[in-house]
Amino acid sequence: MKTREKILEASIELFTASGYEGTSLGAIADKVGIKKPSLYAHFKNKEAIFLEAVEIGEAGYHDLLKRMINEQKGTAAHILRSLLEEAVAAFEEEHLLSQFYYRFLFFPPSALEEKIRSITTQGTRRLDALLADIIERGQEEGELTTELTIEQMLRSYLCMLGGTDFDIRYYQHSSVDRKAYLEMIWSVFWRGVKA
Amino acid sequence: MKTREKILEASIELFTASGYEGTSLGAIADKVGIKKPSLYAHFKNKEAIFLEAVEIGEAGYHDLLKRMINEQKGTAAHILRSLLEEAVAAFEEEHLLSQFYYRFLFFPPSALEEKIRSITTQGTRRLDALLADIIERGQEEGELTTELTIEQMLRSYLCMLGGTDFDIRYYQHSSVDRKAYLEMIWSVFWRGVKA
DNA sequence: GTCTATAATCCGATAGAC
DNA sequence: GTCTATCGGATTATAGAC
Repeated sequence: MKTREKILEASIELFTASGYEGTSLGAIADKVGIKKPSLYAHFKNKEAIFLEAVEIGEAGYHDLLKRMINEQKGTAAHILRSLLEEAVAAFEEEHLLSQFYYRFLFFPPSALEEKIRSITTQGTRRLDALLADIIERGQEEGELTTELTIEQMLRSYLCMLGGTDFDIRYYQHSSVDRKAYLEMIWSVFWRGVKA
Repeated sequence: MKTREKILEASIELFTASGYEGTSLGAIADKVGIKKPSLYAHFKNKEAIFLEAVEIGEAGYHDLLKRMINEQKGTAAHILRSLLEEAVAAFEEEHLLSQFYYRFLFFPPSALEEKIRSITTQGTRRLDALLADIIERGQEEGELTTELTIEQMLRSYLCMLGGTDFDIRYYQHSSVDRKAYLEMIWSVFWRGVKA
């Protein structure tokens, strides 16, 4: 791996763990195995490293979700349910990306707030469209109720995804708890959307 | 207001906006209107200021929610619905407390992670108990389904609250959007739990 | 591209006068 | 309790040799 990529990889890990202000260039250089001034041969300054890390993190996170969505086959119920489980598992196993993504989406360094937001807003809409298709098909095939609109179910599903991520961080679930937790959440959602 | 309280108030604002490492004692002193060394007459060090701010933030946030829960009257449906709306409104109006609370619950300065968690875990369970009571009554009075357990509905409700907070930050809803958004989320949840 | 050396600044914290 | 003065250290960033 090229030094430049190593720098970005190390940066994502350190920024995730310690935040923007809590991560020093010295710590990044140490993790890469070079000296601090060598960083400036690859990036203009700390801000440039961080913003490029944000771009990579955003792309990586949305690719991960997109791949998950596209891999699912079967009924809408099965797809939505599997996706919930996989997404939640990813919060833990591949949690570096999602931690990085959400940390700086919600709590960006104040000076870079606008720049970050302009990077992240693009990928979101495409994911929404993929999910909306799945829900629409579920409705057409009589699995999902027609008493609700596609958008109502889409928003609720996304709310469930976000809330699950939220709760897992909040309550620090073990993997046993998590399985039971997902079952509980899903059962109410499914009761709410099934035909 | 005593200097000590001013320091804590200024600290909560600054820590919320800029994080632990991103907030300097100089900035806190400036906001209070004193010089930096004067802080040490009231607190041992930066860490002590922060940890006391966390205690105050935790207590304030949970008191806010508790007051909201206790103020609600009527059917379980009405209580749960109103609480959702009020809690979401509080995320915006009184958002300083909730921002502070969640920032450091989810992304604490690594060195203080355990200390913070020991402060915040206590208040949570009491709120869960209050909500469980409301749900139980709703079930007894035939409003809520008996096909689901109280815990299933409680977890789903909390997931909805968390997910809503999540989405509002994520999508940066305007107040018009928010009203329609809540209506959509609620309609699915209610379909999921009603008798 | 990587290094040593160093500049310039900011930080948390202390000493000591009032 | 508040201040001025200051220490010791860490930080971002640059200069310049190899």
